[in-house]
Amino acid sequence: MTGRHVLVVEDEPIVAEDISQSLEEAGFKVVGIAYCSEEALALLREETVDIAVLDITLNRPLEGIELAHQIKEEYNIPFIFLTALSDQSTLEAVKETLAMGYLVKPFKPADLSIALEMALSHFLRLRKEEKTFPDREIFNRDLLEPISKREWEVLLRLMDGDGNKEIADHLFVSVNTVKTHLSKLYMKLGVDSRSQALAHVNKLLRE
Amino acid sequence: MTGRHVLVVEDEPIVAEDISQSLEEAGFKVVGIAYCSEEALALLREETVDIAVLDITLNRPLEGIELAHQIKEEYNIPFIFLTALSDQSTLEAVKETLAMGYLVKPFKPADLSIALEMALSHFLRLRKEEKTFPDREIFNRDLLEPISKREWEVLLRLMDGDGNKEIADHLFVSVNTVKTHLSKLYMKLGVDSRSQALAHVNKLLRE
DNA sequence: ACAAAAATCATGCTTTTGGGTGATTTTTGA
DNA sequence: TCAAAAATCACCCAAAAGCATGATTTTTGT
Repeated sequence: MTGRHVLVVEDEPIVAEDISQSLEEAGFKVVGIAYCSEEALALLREETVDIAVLDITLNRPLEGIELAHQIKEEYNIPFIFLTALSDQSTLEAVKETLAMGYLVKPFKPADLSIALEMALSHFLRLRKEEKTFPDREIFNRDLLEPISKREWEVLLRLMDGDGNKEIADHLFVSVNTVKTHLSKLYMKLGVDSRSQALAHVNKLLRE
Repeated sequence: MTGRHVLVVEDEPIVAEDISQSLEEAGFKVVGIAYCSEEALALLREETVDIAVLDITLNRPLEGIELAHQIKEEYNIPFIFLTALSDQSTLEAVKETLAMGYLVKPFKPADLSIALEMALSHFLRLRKEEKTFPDREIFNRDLLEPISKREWEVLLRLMDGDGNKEIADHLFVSVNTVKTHLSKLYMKLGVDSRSQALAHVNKLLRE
């Protein structure tokens, strides 16, 4: 957990400096300080950022919230909020951003670095659990013989519930070819029917 | 988010009282105060608890950490830590418990209630995303006509990749009966083949 | 108690799958 | 460039799945 890259977004230079310094002391690497949303987004484009620290009130009230939504959508990195506000409506807005943390000013330097570490820890755990994708490489790791490119395409359509005819049409090959690929697939997956193949891959995807 | 049931585990009576009072003021319902792990577990057995607030140092150092693991395993409710400790090794131990929050003493009452709200919010979101279940009730919510008990059993075996014959054997009915159930299932699910049914349910389970 | 819903089963027929075998053409990597 | 791997296709046959139709028995809810 050493040297994580942090982006600090805070419109008051003195506070920003203060935060950055304590973060550096705690072993984080501050890759940039942004004083408004635009600067933050610019830095995100240029730098590798692991986590962002956002002030809610920038030039406009709640500007930080909007920024958070953008970061969530475009970069999918975790962030925590720093703010003097702690009313219920702000809190609700914060929750909606799916923030990984929320610190109310004033706070101790230790609070901040701990909050960051917890946030990163949670976020990484979440990301690990997601693994939504069907990815051939990852798939192959569990198999004796690797699935070939074409076989993979067949498998993807299989997972959509397509029949052999449909698969053949989509891949511009004959039904016979599809059958051949399927036979090999079944062998490689260690199953012996379409249904078992589906059950098997869907189990893999869910565990 | 009103009146969530909180369990406070803190060995210093004065602090415990203090915490409880601020929680009540913030709109939470403190269902009990435990001064050690045993009392905490006893209260968990008897009361409905939505979230727990744990002191790390109870009678023994790190007793709170152990308690957290137990709570995680047996009750699967979220918890946050309160502590004076903030060294790296403690923090690592805390991370391992998958705690939803961590507050370093001294803290303001507002910090506590906010931490609780954030923790609950995160936890509920996580729980919602998990939905590991194949649960008929939840399943039926997305369908025009509900799946009957027997049809559900057939579906479960289908999802294991069983063939009609196997399903029939397991349910002690004839293959014809299985076919009938399957026909109805396909209709209710809005699909028209085994593969499509599998693709459909597995998509439901993953989203 | 009684009607509706669910569960059971059969029969006949068509379509889809899967297995086996063999062959030709591309692609790829060393 | 040359052998190995991958991709393509065909044909036949058996098994499984799906469709339609109709019928009987249980279960269930009011």
